[in-house]
Amino acid sequence: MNAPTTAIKQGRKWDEVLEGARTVFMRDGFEGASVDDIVREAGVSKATLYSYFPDKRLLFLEVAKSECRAQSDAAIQQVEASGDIRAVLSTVARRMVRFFMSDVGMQVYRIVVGESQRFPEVGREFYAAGPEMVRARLIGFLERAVADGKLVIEDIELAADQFPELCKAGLHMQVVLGLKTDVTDEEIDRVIDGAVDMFLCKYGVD
Amino acid sequence: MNAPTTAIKQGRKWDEVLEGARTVFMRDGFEGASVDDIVREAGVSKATLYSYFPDKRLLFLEVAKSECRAQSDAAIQQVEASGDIRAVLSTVARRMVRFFMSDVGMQVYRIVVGESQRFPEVGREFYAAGPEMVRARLIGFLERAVADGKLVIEDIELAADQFPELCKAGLHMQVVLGLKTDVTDEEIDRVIDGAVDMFLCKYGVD
DNA sequence: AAACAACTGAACTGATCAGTTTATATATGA
DNA sequence: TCATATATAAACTGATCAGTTCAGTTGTTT
Repeated sequence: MNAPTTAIKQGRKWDEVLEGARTVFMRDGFEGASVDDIVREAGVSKATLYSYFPDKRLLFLEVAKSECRAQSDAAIQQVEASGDIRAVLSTVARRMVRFFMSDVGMQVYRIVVGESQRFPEVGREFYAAGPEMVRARLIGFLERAVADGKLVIEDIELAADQFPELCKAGLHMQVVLGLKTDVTDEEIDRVIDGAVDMFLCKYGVD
Repeated sequence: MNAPTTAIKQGRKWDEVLEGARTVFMRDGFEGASVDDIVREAGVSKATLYSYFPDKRLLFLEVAKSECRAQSDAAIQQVEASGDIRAVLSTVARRMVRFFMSDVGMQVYRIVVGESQRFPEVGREFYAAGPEMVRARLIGFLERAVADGKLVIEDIELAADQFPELCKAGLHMQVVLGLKTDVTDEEIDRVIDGAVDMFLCKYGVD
């Protein structure tokens, strides 16, 4: 019953630290979160935290990356491209909206936008781990649909930028600014249906 | 040669304070800006600043509002709705893009997004002075176009949310995260043409 | 000149916070 | 059991910063 695992990561408290940091950063933002709050939340000593992470900024970067990866992994699961293109686009749209309108996704976005001025790598890593992954998948999907004759698109990259934008349609800004706290399923459906309608009107074959 | 003006605003240094605050907030963000920096920039004493504004947050709010008003005033100037609907939409799009992709517009957005968690009224006032104005104007414009038979739109509010979103199409996120510093006119043209194409494809009459 | 208002500079308060240090404790593994 | 790596609590440093206070100055009005 010996454990051949563990010890891959230096120290046993890595996960606790990251989880505590996640909680506090998501609750209070970057400036709002104090390192003392984080160690209290993580049930860990300050010295331990600083033995893992050289400073607060890099700790946050790690949290943002892991959070973003987890979210976008869920968003870009392969959809079986068979069947009605409208239905497939709807599914893709719904996953994307779930990705960037979730509480966590929103909060990461807020913090990253605020901090990417002072810390450019925060913006870069966030983009690479999140929006860029989704974009790449979307491009692949659209290319396949074009090859299958289901869509006609001259500028696929542009189309891949337009579709997620259409899926936000006012909602994203209102939520990010705190004007809207709960978005109903009806509102989401309305926006997504509108997005798919418009997208297919431009790029559909029938 | 006596001056019957002035004295409308309490004190002579109001404008200096606001201008200094604008400069420093735009350069350093909200947390990054210290009140001492602001009074130095404004050439004003700290006591004077605090005689006008009860605290830093309300000073920032004032700056954000005035900045936003100035920007959106420029964006929503009446366009003469006569002529080719495509040309008119292009003009509107270009003004909007100039609004939310300008250095100042971007920086206000970054700060407001970061602060609207802790200070909800910041988000509210920004939205009211900026995006909501543009949205209202756009709705009015679209209603007229529908009445004139130039467009066919079932859900005008949705359309008014979709159009600005289409005009961002990837660019906005990349700029806001600091991945792109200079956006060329070609990139903007490509996005705007794509937005107008798609919008007219869905809502145009021909 | 006298009265009044706005402004100034500078020092001060009180608090927060990132990051360090130290002496001590606990767990693991040979 | 003993050595080693890891963790801990708590105090401390050094710095920043919002907001206050105050004694004194400038400019304007009457």
